[in-house]
Amino acid sequence: MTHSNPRLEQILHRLRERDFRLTPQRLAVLRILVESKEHPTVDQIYEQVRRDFPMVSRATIYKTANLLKSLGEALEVGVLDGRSRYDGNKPYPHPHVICTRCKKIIDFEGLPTTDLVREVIEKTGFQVETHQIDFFGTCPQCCEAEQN
Amino acid sequence: MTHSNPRLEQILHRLRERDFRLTPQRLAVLRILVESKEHPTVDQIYEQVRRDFPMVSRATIYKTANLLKSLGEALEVGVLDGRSRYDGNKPYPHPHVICTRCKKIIDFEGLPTTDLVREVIEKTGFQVETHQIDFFGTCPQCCEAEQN
DNA sequence: TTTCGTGCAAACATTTTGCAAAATC
DNA sequence: GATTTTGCAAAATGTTTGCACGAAA
Repeated sequence: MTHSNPRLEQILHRLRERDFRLTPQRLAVLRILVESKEHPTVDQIYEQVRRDFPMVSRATIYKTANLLKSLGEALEVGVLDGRSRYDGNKPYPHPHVICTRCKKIIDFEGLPTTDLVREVIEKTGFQVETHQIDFFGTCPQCCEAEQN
Repeated sequence: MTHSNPRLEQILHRLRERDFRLTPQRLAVLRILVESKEHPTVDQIYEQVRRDFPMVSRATIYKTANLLKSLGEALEVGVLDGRSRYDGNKPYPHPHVICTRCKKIIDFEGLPTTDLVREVIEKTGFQVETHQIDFFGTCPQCCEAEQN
């Protein structure tokens, strides 16, 4: 048995609280979502879960991802490439920096997002619930690769 | 004949420059993109163009939108609702504030995006090419409506 | 007259849905 | 045992593509 992850425990607790059932497939998806930093697509999660559960279907992955999103326990990240990516590590919104060449997505904590949100609320009167801040470009490794 | 729009003229100039042809359908799409502030979806553009050109097809709208995007003359805005929206007013990236209730999307200029981009470049080494900064929530009008 | 753009239909890709069987609680 | 979840297939949605015809330069 792998060692436990506090974030995973937290989600499991929330699920039990609301009388959602814990199936092996669901647990597998949860593990991937909380453990991976790669903001995986549904298909990537599917392929990984399939190693342990060859009969799993994509529908299950979609349903689990949507459940977690609706519970506020996973974040959907849109990268304008026609497929959704999910982040179960940090269920709060945070900026990403995305390499359009190698498709790598990294979290970027170094921005005063709280201040930005406050600014928007003050100036627009919106009741801001979430946000998405993403920067697109070429990562240092790919920049170098392009020189060749 | 409606009065001319400098932004439209600019795009027309760029098209001519690169030997793209000016068809009535294309012009209609261009007009809508530069004149509307609503960040319309392909379908919304299609319905509007169809009033003047009943035989127009969605493919033409898609092709025109993609052409403009590739020329850097229109911005694709992803709102995580599974369809793309386009902005031909300001071809440079800028923050949006989006009402998740009435789907309104407004531009928001009041953020130091240049500084944010510089910060990201400095701290990540990425060659940042574009960005997407969007805030989601409820607009003042919809907030009020929810009280009832 | 040459080349490009349009419109149609088919193809694709992603996500959602309905439902019977299986699993959880 | 009651109810939820799964897996499958079909459907729904959004977007792209191939191609013949028509239009722009």
